[in-house]
Amino acid sequence: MKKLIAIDGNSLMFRAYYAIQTAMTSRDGLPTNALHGFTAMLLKLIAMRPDYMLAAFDMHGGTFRHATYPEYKAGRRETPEDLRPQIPALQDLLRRMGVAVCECYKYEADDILGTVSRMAEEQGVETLIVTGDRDALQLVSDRTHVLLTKKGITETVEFDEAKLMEEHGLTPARMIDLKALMGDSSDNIPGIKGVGEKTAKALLQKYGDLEGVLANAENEKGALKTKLMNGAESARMSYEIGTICRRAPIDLTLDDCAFDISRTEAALPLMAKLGLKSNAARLKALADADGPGADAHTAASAPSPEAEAPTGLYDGAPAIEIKQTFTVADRDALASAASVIASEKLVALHVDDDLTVLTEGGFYFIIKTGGSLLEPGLDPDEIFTALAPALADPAVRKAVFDGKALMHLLQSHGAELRGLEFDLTVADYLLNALNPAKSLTSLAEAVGVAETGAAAVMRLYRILERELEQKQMTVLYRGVELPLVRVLFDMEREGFAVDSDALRELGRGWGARIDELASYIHTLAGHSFNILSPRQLGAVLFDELGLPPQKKTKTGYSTDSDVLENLRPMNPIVDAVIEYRFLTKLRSTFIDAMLQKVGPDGRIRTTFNQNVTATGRISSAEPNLQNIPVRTPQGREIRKAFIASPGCTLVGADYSQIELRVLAHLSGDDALSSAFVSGGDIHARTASEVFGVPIGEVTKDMRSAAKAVNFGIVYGISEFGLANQLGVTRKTAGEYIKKYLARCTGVRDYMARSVSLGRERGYAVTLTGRRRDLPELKSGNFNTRSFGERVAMNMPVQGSAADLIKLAMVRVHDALEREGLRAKLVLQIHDELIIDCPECEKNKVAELLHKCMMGDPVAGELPQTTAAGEMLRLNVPLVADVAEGRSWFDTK
DNA sequence: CTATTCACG
DNA sequence: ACGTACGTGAATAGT
Repeated sequence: MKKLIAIDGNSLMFRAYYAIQTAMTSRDGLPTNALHGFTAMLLKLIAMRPDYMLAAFDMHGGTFRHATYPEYKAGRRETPEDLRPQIPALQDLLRRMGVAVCECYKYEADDILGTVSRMAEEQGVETLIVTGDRDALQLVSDRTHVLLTKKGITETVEFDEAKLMEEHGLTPARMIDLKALMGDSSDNIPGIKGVGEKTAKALLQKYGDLEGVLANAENEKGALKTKLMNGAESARMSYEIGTICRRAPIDLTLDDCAFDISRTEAALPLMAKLGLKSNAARLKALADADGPGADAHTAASAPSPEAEAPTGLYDGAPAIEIKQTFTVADRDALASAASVIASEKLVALHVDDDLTVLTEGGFYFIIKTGGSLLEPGLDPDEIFTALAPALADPAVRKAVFDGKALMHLLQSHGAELRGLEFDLTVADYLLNALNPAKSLTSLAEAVGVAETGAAAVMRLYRILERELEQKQMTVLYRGVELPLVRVLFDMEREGFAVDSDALRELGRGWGARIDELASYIHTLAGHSFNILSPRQLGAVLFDELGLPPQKKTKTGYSTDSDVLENLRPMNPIVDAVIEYRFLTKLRSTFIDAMLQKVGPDGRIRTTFNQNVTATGRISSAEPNLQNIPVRTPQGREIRKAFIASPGCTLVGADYSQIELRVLAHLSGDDALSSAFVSGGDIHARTASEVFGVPIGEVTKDMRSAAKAVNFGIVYGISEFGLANQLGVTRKTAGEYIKKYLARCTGVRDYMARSVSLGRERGYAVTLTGRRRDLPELKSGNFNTRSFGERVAMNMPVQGSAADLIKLAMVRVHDALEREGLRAKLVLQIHDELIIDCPECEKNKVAELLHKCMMGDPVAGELPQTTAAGEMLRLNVPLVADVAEGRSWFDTK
């Protein structure tokens, strides 16, 4: 089938412009930053070998949409001065390349794309629409896909109908209804005020389409009902405006868009003149490779055995020798590849456009996937089904780039990955926590490996494995980090059950209060404004009401909670603002956003990142389940919506004062250690030491000051930080620290030792040998250097605590599996673990969890687990408190 | 995309 | 002389 690539020229230029903000000009002074970005993207598209190519542009002057809605796109910013002249230059360049350029009076680029893709569909031609504008998603069909640019233009995502369903739960046509309901601020399309993305999606799921939603407005309750009734007209208008026209009056046929790569040569002189030399060279290479009889792009993607390894830091790991390469593009070849792979002891595998597999014996399989509309190949389901036995066999060891991602991918095709021998992302993270590689390509480049795909994986495996050994991190890697990949995958897959109704109910209650506060604030201010805008709020508080500014930010007055707290007694508006911010924060972040993430099975799934933090902690994202409120009573209510599965209960346990205990261990400080040995309230004990009073006479204020000191000690204390936190003078804070360190000389010495060791070695290190580089210690800048010193003190503490709980997770996970228990680990929050546990197992699981966290022996553990446990044995007692209940609220 | 703010350990 | 506590992620406004 023939292929058309249709580009939204304005959208891509805009994105390229913002993505590349370095000043660049051609010889005659024309800015070229956007042209650089655009042509780079264009090359990628040309490499897909389209039969037709078109770039659509907006035309100046109003559009037909302004006739119905004069406010359309009102308030949109001007095209920046230095972008404007680049557009005609680009159009000129495109024409010379033989890419059709199209503008249409009164219509927008979107409408041209809609029209051309319709024409293509009617003529049996496939279309790939390339744009940064999500509106184009309404055009998706079985023959038309949308390639959406992300992060400027560096990343792209291809949307087909399935992907759209997965991402938004909607068919392409319903994307218009979605926008009609929620509106779009950048186009100034109103939608229905107060209906956001999640409400709109929920309504569409329920009632089918916009008219269904409007017809059923009566069935909704309360505020939503009113909004829907009053907003119907606005929504219908938005629908009309938001619909892309597929019959724009363009005087251009599909044949006019015919594209011939050999004719792009005509554009080379202009490209040179514009200073796009390297892109010109790449274009020429691309066109030459496409010459008669050449099959260069297949050959180019295969690894070249003769390519000599560049001399890198790592020698001794020889280049990978490939005995034979097989391109697998049909069922028979796939079946024989699968049988070879299943009989191997070790394979490296990698998935990007194609799946590549390298066996230890030197057989290299390039398995062509049919993932993209423009690249034919085998169906992924078919590939993974054929390989499933080998993939699931733990005796066939696998070296991969990103094990957890691969497990998810395989799972979505009904396969499973067992026998993870090596995960490059995790190894790279241990070797270089501050700057872990984002892709196999970037890792290969950083290490100086010339191979691609699975061959690169195999080579990097050997190199990084040796590097871990040299840096004495094998136990950490084999005993903790590598097995943790599976643990985190299982947790992500399992998800956490959520009571959506309870969450919605909570949001409704807060909504009423939020509205009340807003009108009160606007009344006191004398006019309406956006309370959540620091700039507008600053203007009201400090310019109009004359309150005294406390702090400044780069852009104006600071209005953060410290500032508002100080202003509190001066004007009743401040209290209302504080509460307004608090409640809107809770609602938008923890109710609205969370509800959107609840899956069809009523469970919410996070992604645990194993390679982002500098200290070794895990992080959680999309959604972040490690920052669900707990410190305020209202916020804590949210935890009531995080519940156990049917027939289950939540068993949770958290370490008590883990970081201070780690500090006691690392420093060997007598006072701190004996405080933990004898038990009791550590902050009160600290207060008694620092203030020199008997423990019974410690006041609340003394205790909270001591608590802040303890935190400060863990963070790498400074007078200023402590003073700021406590609201006392620098001098007073200094006194506290002095007293503390005079009492705890072990801690004092530890701090000094950490910094000097950090300077000597260039890195800080945890109990398991995890490292963090400390380049800041060499800085000539006082602030930077001081930061480095605090990091040198803090990292071993925070990082060793991370080591401890990570090992506990591996131990619990494996023990549950070994014992055949159905309980599942579902969440980790730095010092806390949550298990979703069948009622009948809860006693056993609670005991197991406790043992694993405490480092107590558990039967049947692997030697590498035990070895890691040895490194993490503290000489102060660990305490983990276990609790159980129906919801997360109850596990405290 | 950056800045500000604020949720957690 | 300099001016932050350590580690994260997300929502919102505004460029």
